[in-house]
Amino acid sequence: MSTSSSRTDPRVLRTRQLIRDAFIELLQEIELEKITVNRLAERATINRVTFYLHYRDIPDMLERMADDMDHDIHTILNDLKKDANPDFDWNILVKLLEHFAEHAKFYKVVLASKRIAVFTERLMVLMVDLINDRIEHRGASSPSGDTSVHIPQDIVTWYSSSAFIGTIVFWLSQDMPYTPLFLAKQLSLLAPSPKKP
Amino acid sequence: MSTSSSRTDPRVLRTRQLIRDAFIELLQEIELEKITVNRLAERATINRVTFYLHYRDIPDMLERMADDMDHDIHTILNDLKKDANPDFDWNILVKLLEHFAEHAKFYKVVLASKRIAVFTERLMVLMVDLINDRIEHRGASSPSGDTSVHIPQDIVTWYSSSAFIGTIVFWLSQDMPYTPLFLAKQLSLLAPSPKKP
DNA sequence: CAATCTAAGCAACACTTTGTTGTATACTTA
DNA sequence: TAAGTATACAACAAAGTGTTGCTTAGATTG
Repeated sequence: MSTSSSRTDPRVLRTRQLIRDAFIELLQEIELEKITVNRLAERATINRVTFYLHYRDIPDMLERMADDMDHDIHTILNDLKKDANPDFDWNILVKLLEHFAEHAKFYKVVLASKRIAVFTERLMVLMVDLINDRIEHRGASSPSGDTSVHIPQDIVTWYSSSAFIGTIVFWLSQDMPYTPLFLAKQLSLLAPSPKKP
Repeated sequence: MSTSSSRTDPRVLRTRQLIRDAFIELLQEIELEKITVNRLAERATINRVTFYLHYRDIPDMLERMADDMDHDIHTILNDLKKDANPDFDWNILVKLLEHFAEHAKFYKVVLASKRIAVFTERLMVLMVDLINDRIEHRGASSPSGDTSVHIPQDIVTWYSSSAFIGTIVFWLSQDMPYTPLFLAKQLSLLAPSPKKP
């Protein structure tokens, strides 16, 4: 996980990592609402004032962590795009699932267990964009086999985005009972690629 | 919305309604984390101590409100079941969407705008049960047209439940641009009924 | 109606949490 | 080594929490 970038004072990185680790630890033990700056600083073995040097408050900290998530995922997507990938959709899914699996401890608490809204919201924006892009590039959608009825595009996008993210959340909450590759295949089957006209 | 049952002191009902209304009002103005018992009592024009007569704390209040939601929806489902409905799936969807529309002001903040985890979780449990029941009663699913591949049942359930709830949430967040009847039809098209073997 | 019951208001309490400030220390980098 | 800055520490006012004892006002029952 990125936790921010290059040429930063190592003390800053160390402190942010301590805060992040402490936060994930606490989330496994108590509810988000019970996590105070006090407790967080204590667990992270930093001074409470130091927390305020980095974040305005706990909601602000969550936003920053969501920024990191956004950044990580965009990096993955951009890497795939610049390969001019022949099997685009398929690969994106596998790479995304592998990313979630790699950082499962983090995603499990913020997405699956505690369902912190900001993370789901960010993911939803990402997924909606992804699906709309795909539809643009590959023509009109006909998601349910060949039933050539017209379903408003926004509904199809809402439906698929929620389905994908929800499935990933369930998968994480159950400690990933399927491999990323297998789950990606099932998701592809459930939401077939739009067919070219 | 039920806000609890029969033979209760009208003062209790009045107070709970005041708290509920104040809560929805505040949610439209500020973030959930900023809603304190202080502010809530002030807005509800009740004494702060009175709040503690009804709820342990704010998370507890949310749980109780989620209980009410559960109760309301179960009532709707039970009413439909005892009619021995010939067009089961279809009608359930319409009735559910009508319920959300009727209490849109409430659902919009707790589900769509603030995404308070406990409400989504409860809804998800309801929806998973609903879908699993349907599958039991009507045989093996083949959700994506006729692709006769075997997708693990739990994945199909995860996928469909998330898709339904997510679509409803989007629909609410956009102030219901489609009628319940229309949206129910689109949802039925997207997730075709399982076919009898 | 009157008597009883109890919800809600009020004041006060010790305690925790929050943000902030000023100063000192320790680490980092040029 | 010297300058810059992140962190520690102590202290503060302000706000919020959860609880108690007492009083007031509304509801219910005989």
